[in-house]
This record gives sequence, C-alpha cells and structure tokens, in this order.
Amino acid sequence: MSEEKSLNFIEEIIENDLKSGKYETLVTRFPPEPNGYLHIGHAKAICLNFGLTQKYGGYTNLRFDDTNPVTEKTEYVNSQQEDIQWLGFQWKNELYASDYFDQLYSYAVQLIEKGLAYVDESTAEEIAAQKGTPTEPGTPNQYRERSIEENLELFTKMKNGEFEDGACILRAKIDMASTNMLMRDPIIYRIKHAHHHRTGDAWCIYPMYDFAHGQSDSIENITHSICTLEYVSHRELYDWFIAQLGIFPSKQYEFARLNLTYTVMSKRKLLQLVNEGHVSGWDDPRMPTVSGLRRRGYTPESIREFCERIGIAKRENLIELSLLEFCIREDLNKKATRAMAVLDPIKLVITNYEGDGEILIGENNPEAEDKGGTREIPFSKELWIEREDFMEEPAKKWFRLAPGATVRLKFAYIVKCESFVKDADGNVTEVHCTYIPESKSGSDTSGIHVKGTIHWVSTAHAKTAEVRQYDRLFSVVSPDAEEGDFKDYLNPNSKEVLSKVYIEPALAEATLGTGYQFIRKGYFCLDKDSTADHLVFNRVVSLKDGWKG
RNA sequence: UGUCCGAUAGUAUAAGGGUAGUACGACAGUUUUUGGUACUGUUUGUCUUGGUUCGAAUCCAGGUCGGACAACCA
Repeated sequence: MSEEKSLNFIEEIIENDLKSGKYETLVTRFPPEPNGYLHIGHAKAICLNFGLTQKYGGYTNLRFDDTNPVTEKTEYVNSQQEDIQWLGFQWKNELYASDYFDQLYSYAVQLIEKGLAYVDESTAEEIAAQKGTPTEPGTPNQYRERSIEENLELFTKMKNGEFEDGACILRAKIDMASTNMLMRDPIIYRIKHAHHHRTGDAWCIYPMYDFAHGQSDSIENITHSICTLEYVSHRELYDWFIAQLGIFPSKQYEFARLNLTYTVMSKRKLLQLVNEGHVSGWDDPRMPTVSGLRRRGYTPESIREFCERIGIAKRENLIELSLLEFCIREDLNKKATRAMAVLDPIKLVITNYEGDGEILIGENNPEAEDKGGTREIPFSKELWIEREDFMEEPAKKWFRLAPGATVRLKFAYIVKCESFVKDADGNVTEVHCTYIPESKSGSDTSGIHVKGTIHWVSTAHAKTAEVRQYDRLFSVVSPDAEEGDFKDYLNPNSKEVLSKVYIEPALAEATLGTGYQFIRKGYFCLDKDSTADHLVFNRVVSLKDGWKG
C-alpha cells in the first residue's frame, strides 16, 4: 500500500483485484474511434490506461473501435498513433474491432440460436416509437417472435447483401420494458453497404458499439475496461452480452471526462471549427487537440503532468485553463533557452556609447541544472526595446524607463533616460539614454542598484521574425453551457500576428520542437510554417506578470 | 412522471467512523541583473434535513441541485 500518495478509485479497485488474486496481470486498452484527432480529453484517458499498467505491470492495447465505416479513415488511425507515441506511451498490441468481425458475427449467430436475437424489419421510426420513453415501457412487435430458423436465414441474407441499407436490423431480445432504455432490445447489427477502411467491401453488415466493445475487450482479456461516465448505462448491456456468450468477463469502470475552461472538447464541435474555417486545422495552436497543443509548444511531459494533477474521479468537472498553463510554464522554465526578442519596438540610443563590435555573454538558462551554457549577444549604440518599457509619465512603483529613470539592460549596462522623441502623432519613437561604463553585467563596480531590468536587441544585429500570439479560443468559460450556438462565443482576438519582431541573432538558429523563453515575455516555439528566411514563432504561454500597473 | 450516476475552499482532488489536508488560483512578503523562477505566509470548504454513534465529509433515510439515458453514432 502506498502511503505517499492517495489512490484514485480505479487504482483502489485494481489493487484490490490484484491483491485478492482475481487477476494476475492487469490488461487495459485505449479504444478510440478513428474518426477524428485526439484531444486533451483523450490524453487523460491515455495517461490513465497506460499509466495504470506502467504502475501495476501488465500491458495496454491500442484498439481502434472501427465499427462504423462511414466515419472512419486511415488518416485518423495514423494521427492517433502519432499522438499517443508523442505523449510517450507505447501499446502492446495494435488491434481493431474490425479484426473481430468474423468472431462477432458468430457471436450474433449464437445469440440467435439461443433465441436471444431477432431480425426486425421495422423502419427506424417504428423502432423508435416502439421503444417507449424513459417513463413508459416499450412495446414488442411481431418480428420479436420469429422462429430461430427464420432469424438465422434472414441474418445470413443480411450478411450476404440481399437487403438494402435500413431494410432490417438484428436486435438482441432482452426486455422491452426495462427501465434502462438500452436494454429494450438494442440493435446489434445494421446493414451498411459502405467501404470500410480496413475490411474493404468484405462486409455489408456492421456491429453496433454495444455489440463490439465488450466482446472485443473480452477477446483481448482486458481486465479493466475504463471509459467515461456517459457509458454507465451501457454497462448493464456490456455485462449481459458477456454473460449470454459465456466469454471472458471484462469489467467496465467509468470516470468523469475532462472539461476545460474556454474551450470545447467534443469531436463534433472541433470538426465544425475546422470545417468552417474558424481555425486553420486540427493542429491549429488554439485547438485542444494533442496535435494543436504540440504545435502550440506544449511538451509531452507538461501534458502528462497536467493529467496527473487533474485526478480521476466520478464527478463532473471543469478544469481551469490556468492549470494547463502552469504545467507548461513549470516544464519550460527548466528547459527553455532564454533569448531576447522585442515584440513592439521603439529605439533606444545610448548617446555616450562609442563602442564598436562589443560582444556580451549571456547565460542560456539560469534555472537549468547546467545553466544551459552561454551565448554571444552583440551590443551597440542603438537598440530596440519594448514600447511598454518606457512611460513618459511613470506610474507609481514603475521600475522601467521614464525620463530621468535608470534601468539595467539585461546582460549589459545600466542606462539613464535623458530624453525622448515623439512623432507627429505623439507616439514615442526614440528614447535617448546615457550609460554607465563601469556597470557592465558581471563586472559591475558602479555601486548603483536599479529596480528594473529590460530586454533589448541591437538594431544593427537584429534578425526579424513573425510572432503569433494566441489567447483562449472562446471568450466564455464554458461555451457548451451558453445559450445558442457555441460558435457565437468564439474569442475574436484569439490570434494576434506580429509580422515584424526583432530577435537576437542566436534565435535565428531556433529549431522545431524546442521551447524558448523570450525573456520577460513568455515561452515561444518555432512554428512549422517557418522557413530559413521567414521565421515564425508561436507563443506557447506568457510569463506570469507580476506588474499590476 | 422513471432509472442510473454524482455533490468537500474560486477550480480540481484527498481524508473510507476519530485533527478536514494537498495542488492550482488569488493576496502579501523575502530573494533575484527576467515585475519570471525559488522560498515564506495569508485566504476561503464538507448541498440540506433528520437518524445511528461517545464521535459522521464518511453509515442510513428523505429532500435539493447537477449530469446521463428514448442515434440503424461511438
């Protein structure tokens, strides 16, 4: 029993099952339908399923739940595999529900032979009407009493393609009056003359989720089949099929799915954002998809840490985006190389500086264990500095530049603001300073202490880049819960493009997949749109800003 | 009107009959050549009404509130 950390309810069940000898080996599975891209909610399930077998031994299968040929594509199979591996997990077996189509078919035949399934020729509307409502029982129809022989014959014809789509279906014969709507003779096979991404045209009947999932779990000897809360009412059916077929009794356990503030999580809605062009694609850095987060600059470690922190429970939850941001800041703080970039430039002229070709040395990461090494930073008389680092009339507790104020230029000298220049519109365009030669960083003998340090880039040496700054996709905490269309609540300012940002020369060597901290501004990463002569950076997340001006 | 699930600080998550704790957030302070980081402190909570008990967040009963369930989707 681990005393250090408390167990979630699933871990408790597993520890009990292992301790009691109910199972020797833990087997879990991650079962996505390949009909879209994986999102952070899937990441929670991935971390849970794979994390459990890492912790307790055993293994986890990746099983694609591909029982609906019209929505599924190989493109999605590939992206989902890539995302799982990127998150840092490796499945034991790559499997498909479609691997079991023959077996599933024979299970259906067994049910018919036991008088527990029948072919129903009612229309979809009739079936819905006969189903009753949650408060009124359903009513059986005439097809329910067909003979086993007739059912066998009709089901064979269904399989052989002798019927059109929708002409009939195979239903389990359970209880039309059950309080659980799912037990009112659920449909288990339907006709779809559709091309399947793996079985091609071999089949024209396909099992429904409820007739495929539990049996697939059972075939794979899954001990703990973990899914989200909306499947609670399916559990009765899940157990029923396993009991009637007398196969390995996998057990289903449900946990609450992840909801994140300021975003939506359903595949349907994410697909809509993509299709209607509200975002650039599934991997738009604003999307809560794994590929979007990856492009945004999130690390696998940060996402795993997030999934660890949110916990596993059965109550509905809405996790604050700030926790995700905390996780990536925490990770990148240790990893990201520091560099200077000026996003909104004005010029700073050091009137008494006459140096030429001075090179300063900067530490790459004071938070890394090895400090990340150092780099060379060219300095000169004219620099770009951030517009927001100068205030003509300083606020109280203002530590940055203002007329007469002193400030340190990061890695360089202390300067004093002597004057400034405005354009015709009244915007400050230049700040003129004098510097203190003996205040050089690392060998400061000036004895002067300043409260503020600002970043800068030498105008003569600056490279340029495009910077894309992202904000929350929606302007309301819970777009799903609002009145009307969720898209009405899109944040119109979720993406801001800065086309000409000045960066220090070292940043021109930035590589894809690496996090950088633009000192005092935030964490950034190179975007895949970057080319050698047009660098593009994404802002992963800003730094926490202690300035409450 | 039914069945099932759930309810602990702002948000999550522990405590499984015996001190309501932790994290994020917020606020304050210390350190700091990033108003970052780090460190310290403060803040706020058991849905409700009864019952069992020496003792209830925990067990029981009723209520309230929230969620799920009537796709030939998964």
